[in-house]
Amino acid sequence: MADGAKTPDAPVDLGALGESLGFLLRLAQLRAFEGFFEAMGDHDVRPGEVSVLMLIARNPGLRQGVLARHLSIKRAHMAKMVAQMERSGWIDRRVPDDDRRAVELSLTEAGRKYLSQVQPAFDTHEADAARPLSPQDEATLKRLLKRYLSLPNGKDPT
Amino acid sequence: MADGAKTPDAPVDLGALGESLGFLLRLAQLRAFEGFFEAMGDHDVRPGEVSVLMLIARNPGLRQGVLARHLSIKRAHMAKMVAQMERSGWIDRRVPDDDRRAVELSLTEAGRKYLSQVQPAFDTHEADAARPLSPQDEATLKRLLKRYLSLPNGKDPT
DNA sequence: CGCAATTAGTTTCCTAGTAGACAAATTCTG
DNA sequence: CAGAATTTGTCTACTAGGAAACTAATTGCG
Repeated sequence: MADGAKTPDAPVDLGALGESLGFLLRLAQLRAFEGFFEAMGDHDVRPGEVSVLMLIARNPGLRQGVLARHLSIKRAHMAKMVAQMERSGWIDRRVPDDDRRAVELSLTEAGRKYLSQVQPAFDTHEADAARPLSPQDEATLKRLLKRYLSLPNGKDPT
Repeated sequence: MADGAKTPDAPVDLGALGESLGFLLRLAQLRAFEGFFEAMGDHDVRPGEVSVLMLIARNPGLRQGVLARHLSIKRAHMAKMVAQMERSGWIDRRVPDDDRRAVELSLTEAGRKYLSQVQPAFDTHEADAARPLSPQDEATLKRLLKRYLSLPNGKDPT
């Protein structure tokens, strides 16, 4: 019953791995996603879906490829996600007249409603996603990650 | 929203996503792995394999499950990786007498040689893995990631 | 001791994600 | 304009990774 899963842990020497940025980032991402699923438990939703919904909500008419590029999701995968989410009735696909190769995405009414149900849980999760870190450390970490990614840092979208 | 925010170069508003720790970590990890593959180009090797080789090299006789836990790789997946790497002749699996369920891992001579070929490329990669960041920023980022992960820091035990 | 519970690893089946070929629409070039 | 090159999204096939059931060995408890 005690699901603490206490494990006989011999000390393991990580060597240079323990200083590897890629390794640390991988562990950190796994940890963060763990927190996401824990916080979202009730809603059966994945991080990628939330990000897609949020971006379409903020940028109606966004093209699939542009969405994929900004989320670092491959086009092929985005096609599947979008097809699934259209089937779920959350998003609408429209082929614009000025470029009939493209697909412009927008949220359906159901999609907006669904997002509004999920968003609070997501926001709550975000609020303490960095739990072991102090607010200052959290801010510094995010700032450095954005710098590493060459993303604009400010919250002012001028 | 009849206005078209749909041009390929149009600025995309990330909204709260741009401040999401999980999202930033995911992008950062993808970026880091990109750098890994770029640096390793010649060697056909994956990050997980390098980490497994490095940990076994440092901790001969390490058990599969312990290895998996420290690398945050699921046991099922580790079983497959280890089977593959044994087939490649890099690692040796030994069932200890005191617990015949367990498997103790060690590098073969070929494994040591292979690692010694891969390690320099990995070290070079690590040396400028955080390229857009200053050395101070890189150190801070790693320190904060370790703190986030509740890992010992090695230099600055706060 | 004998039997239940636990642990280590494996196997099977499934989902997420990628690579690369592809088709259609558009743009570029002479 | 015709035809090449590029862009946009999709399709097929493949790999990585995970959940859960399973086997075998060990431990715990009467």
